[in-house]
Amino acid sequence: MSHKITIYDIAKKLNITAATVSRALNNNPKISEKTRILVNETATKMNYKQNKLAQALKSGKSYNVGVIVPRIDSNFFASIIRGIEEELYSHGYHVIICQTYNNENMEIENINTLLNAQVDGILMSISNVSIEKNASFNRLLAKNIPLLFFDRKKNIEGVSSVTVNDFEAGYKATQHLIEEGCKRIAHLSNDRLFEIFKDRFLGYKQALIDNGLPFDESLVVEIKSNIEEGRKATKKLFGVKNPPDAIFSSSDWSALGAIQELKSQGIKIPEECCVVGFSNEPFTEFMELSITSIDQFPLEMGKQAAKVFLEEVNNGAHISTEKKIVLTPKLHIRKSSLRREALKK
Amino acid sequence: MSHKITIYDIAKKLNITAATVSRALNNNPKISEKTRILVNETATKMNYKQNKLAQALKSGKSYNVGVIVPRIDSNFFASIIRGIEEELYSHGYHVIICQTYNNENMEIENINTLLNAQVDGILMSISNVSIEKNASFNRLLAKNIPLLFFDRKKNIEGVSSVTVNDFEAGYKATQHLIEEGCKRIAHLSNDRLFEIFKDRFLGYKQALIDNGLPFDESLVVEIKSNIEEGRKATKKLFGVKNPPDAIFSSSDWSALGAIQELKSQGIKIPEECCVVGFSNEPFTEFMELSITSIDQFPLEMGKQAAKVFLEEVNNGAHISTEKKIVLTPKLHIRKSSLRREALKK
DNA sequence: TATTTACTTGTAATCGATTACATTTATTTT
DNA sequence: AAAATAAATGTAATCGATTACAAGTAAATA
Repeated sequence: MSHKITIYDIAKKLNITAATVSRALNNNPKISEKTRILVNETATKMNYKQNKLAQALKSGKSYNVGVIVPRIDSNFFASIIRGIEEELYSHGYHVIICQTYNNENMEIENINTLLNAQVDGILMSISNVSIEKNASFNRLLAKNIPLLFFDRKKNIEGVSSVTVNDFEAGYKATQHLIEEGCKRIAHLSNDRLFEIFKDRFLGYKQALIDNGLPFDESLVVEIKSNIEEGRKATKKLFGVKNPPDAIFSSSDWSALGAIQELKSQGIKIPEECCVVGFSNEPFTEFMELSITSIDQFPLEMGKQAAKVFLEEVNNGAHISTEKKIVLTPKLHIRKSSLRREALKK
Repeated sequence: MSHKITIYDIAKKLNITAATVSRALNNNPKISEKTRILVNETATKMNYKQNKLAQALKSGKSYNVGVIVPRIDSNFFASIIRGIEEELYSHGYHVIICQTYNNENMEIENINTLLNAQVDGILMSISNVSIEKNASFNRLLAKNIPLLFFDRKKNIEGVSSVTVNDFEAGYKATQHLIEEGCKRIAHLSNDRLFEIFKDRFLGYKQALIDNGLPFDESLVVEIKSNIEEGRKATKKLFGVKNPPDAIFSSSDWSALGAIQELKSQGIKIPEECCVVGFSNEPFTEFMELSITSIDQFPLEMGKQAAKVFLEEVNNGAHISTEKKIVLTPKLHIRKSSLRREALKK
């Protein structure tokens, strides 16, 4: 192992003290121009690299932030992470990504490990609705370490969040389906203890009411956001005498499952049943039967979250600066819901 | 900010020294049973958490490993990362994920930042074929910090790697297409300075030769691995009088682009043209026209990489233990290449 | 009882960088 | 030239945990 160069090595070589070297490297105005240049040149020559650990220990800042997401293998979360990274990069921060795989215990473990790793903040999308009752979570709050929610948030005093207007998204999607002539719109939801799923549902319901359509609880199904459950739920929905003529899904994956099931039953999309998904995953666009979906602008979401984090970390106390940023969703209309156009032909 | 509990706080409360506390917490056999239990109980009661930064500074180990990948929003890399995490988790290591977005400079920057962050090792899939000539890379090697390649590797003395047998994969895919009756098989490659793409190409070529088919250089195209380039390349390939009857793509994304182009030209898949992709991304399976693809077992790849890292980090010197682990790829045969079956109907 | 041996615990240095405070040197001001 | 001020550098403590070495205490042996 080649000896690691420290400020002491530089000091020895220049016959000065480590304190002077440290100050020179940090552009402390107390140091003379001459010394500063000399130290910096010598440091470069000796290939000196600052030991971040030592610096972190001294300053109490690790310049690491933890990001907790259910999983990274979706375009949605990957894009959020990219947004966070892009924004934090120039400020010297690193991102430690943790995945919960939707496991509630993993979430708690992740928070603990991140805290032990002395992260300067945690940006997360919750996987566990009951987390605020948890000890780890309280520890996090008590430490006054900036905490921030994106997408899947909880309403906790003093905790900022960046989300998309899920109510509006649900409303827009449903309104669009109604305009396409659909009268019995089913909704594939997910655990509505999560705000995002509750709000999408409420937007859906409100759009029905505003358009004078009846709200039928039996058309709302709570499932996990994956292909398989989307299939099964669709099968059930179409197993009764009065099936829906549209499906608004809270997830692109279950929307895909729905489409697979509809096709296997020979039900024509969008003529006999329209489908709208959620999140605008790339595949919704590239499928032969492209899928209408809601864009949540994940890149922007990540950037905004990072910006709020930077504000909070610089302000010190985040309690006083609770921010709730809400982005406006956009509906990308594609083949799976263009009913009128398809019926013309 | 609530005061952080340190071993000094515990020591003060118990009227002993920090050294004793440290030893007790680390189960040092020199400490009496009584003291050890007392210290541990007090630590729990006071909600003491070890400061990883201090420990890292002292021990020279950060218990962080850096993972550098082109990007995380593909199932392939996300699964590798999951494999790495699963394996390292129980050993107390954390993963810092860095993305290069296929930018060569980002790769160098990532290496530098990870080194500055004092990571204990770097596991990476290269984005830059000429990286070994780079200063950062040499610094990494000189420091004797475990370095490991997965998937996209370089042959560097003393550096272990975990890859899939890309030659075999290319061979299998091509052999399959030949068995399905294809005679003019095109190959969508990528920069063949990367071993993976060169090997896939060589496997493809060898299969042609072994089956007595002519190798036609004009049927091999080097493109980036995305939908758009797959489309364009396919358009070109079918713009001549003697078009191919199959496309073996080094990427699922360009395979998808190829399929889109073929469909838009009204060319029947697989009857008139078969398509085989690479990486077994989830969408290859769930498309209505499911895509034949190569499984590289990314989860296993990640696990193996992590295991080798653990070995190297425990051995200290990794120079002597260069390992080259090569996994066997598996071809998942799906509709896009089942030509014989389709022709029967 | 005196002495050796075995346990326990304490003292102080260390990892590398930062910084309040002290000291020295150079420059102005009177 | 003496005194006051400014500028540059040094000294030493600090962040929190670990550990070689020293030292103390209790148990075992002579």
